[in-house]
Amino acid sequence: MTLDTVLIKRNSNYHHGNLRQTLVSAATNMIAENGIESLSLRKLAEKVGVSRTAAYHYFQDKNDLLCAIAANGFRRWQQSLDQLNANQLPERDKFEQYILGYINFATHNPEEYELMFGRCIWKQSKCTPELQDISHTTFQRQVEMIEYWQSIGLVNGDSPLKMAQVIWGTLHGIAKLFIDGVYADVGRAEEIVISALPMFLVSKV
Amino acid sequence: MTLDTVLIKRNSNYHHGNLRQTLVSAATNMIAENGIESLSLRKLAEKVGVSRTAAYHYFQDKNDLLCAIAANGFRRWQQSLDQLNANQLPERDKFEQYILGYINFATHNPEEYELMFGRCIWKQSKCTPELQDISHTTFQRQVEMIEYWQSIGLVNGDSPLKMAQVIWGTLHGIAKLFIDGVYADVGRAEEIVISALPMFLVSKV
DNA sequence: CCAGCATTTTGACACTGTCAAGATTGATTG
DNA sequence: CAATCAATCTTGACAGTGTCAAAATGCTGG
Repeated sequence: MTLDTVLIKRNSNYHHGNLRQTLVSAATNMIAENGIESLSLRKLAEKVGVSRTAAYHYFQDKNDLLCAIAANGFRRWQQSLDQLNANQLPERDKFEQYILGYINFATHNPEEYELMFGRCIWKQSKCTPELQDISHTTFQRQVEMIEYWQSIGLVNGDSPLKMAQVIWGTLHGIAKLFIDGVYADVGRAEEIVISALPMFLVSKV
Repeated sequence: MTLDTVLIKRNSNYHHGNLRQTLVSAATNMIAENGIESLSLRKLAEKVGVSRTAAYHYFQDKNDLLCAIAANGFRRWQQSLDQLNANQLPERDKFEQYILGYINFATHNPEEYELMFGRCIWKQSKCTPELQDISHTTFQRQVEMIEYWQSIGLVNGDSPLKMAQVIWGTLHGIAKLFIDGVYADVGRAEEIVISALPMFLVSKV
């Protein structure tokens, strides 16, 4: 590790080049591997081969860095949504894919998901403008998708907005119960979310 | 504060009497006021008027203390369930009261709720036997309630267990989205959870 | 070549959880 | 009643954390 670090510093000594991005991706990896709470700026700095406070030139805060990671997560999730909408499936299947996609994104990137939707950033609401922005448009977009499926007669409920919030709540809740280990077996997340599907759909009697 | 502290120490000098319970309730208050992450054992000790490491005689860990707080939360929630079951309401209203009770408990005791159902304790699963025990029986009990409502023909879904998990997931998710500030206006939690109600009920067509 | 600027480092501070060793006390014996 | 003992609490210490202020370094345009 130390040898590695030295080599990196030798190649691009002092001025790192693209430290900001390097920090974000290294931090993302560390979080994915060992959890959010195990991320310290000092360990991160050491891993990247840079001094303890180097990150402060690019990020105001530790929180600021976390926001950047979360923003990346939203970008990835938006790409998933793009991909889904590009598909030429029947709308019912699209809806199912959306739900499965959500739960899979959450369970496969639990720490990033926690950052995106969890208390860590939103609670004391020290939320970067960048994150505020992308998260808001993502939320908006999801609501619009649900509203569309409702206007098609696929999804039920009286108020479209409220139904969107309930559906999101359900997905979020199931995801978090699995992620946080309250529901033990993460492998069953898909199964359970599928069993929730009929609840949302207009019954075709 | 210092004067207070001194007086308390004078009255029951050195040996505190019931330090354990005092610590738990003081910690519960501090958490309720300023959030989980703002609780430090040192500030807690100072507030109680005792030295930094006094708590270590009653709790193995900080985590151990948090587990005790969470266990208390489960006891309170169980009492709510008792109270609900004691009522002589029609089952449909009981179910509604259950759902409203859940969301209100969560939104009125957000930090305690986070401790009870959140990652903080369950994730790295350093969970006290005591907490393991009471939480398990609480979970069990909720499942039984849902199963009963399902056997009555009130609640729908194929597998009782799965439906219980879905319903809990929905409540948990909506609660958390409000608590964590993703949904801004906590006052609307009841409203939204009520709009989710028909989803769960067998349609009386 | 040098001045200025962006970038990175060093030093320092207050705060945290926790361990090991010592001090204090109420209770239990002889 | 006095001495011992175990429960209880305190002091000292250590490594780790985020973050600020000031210094050091290296690139770049004049």
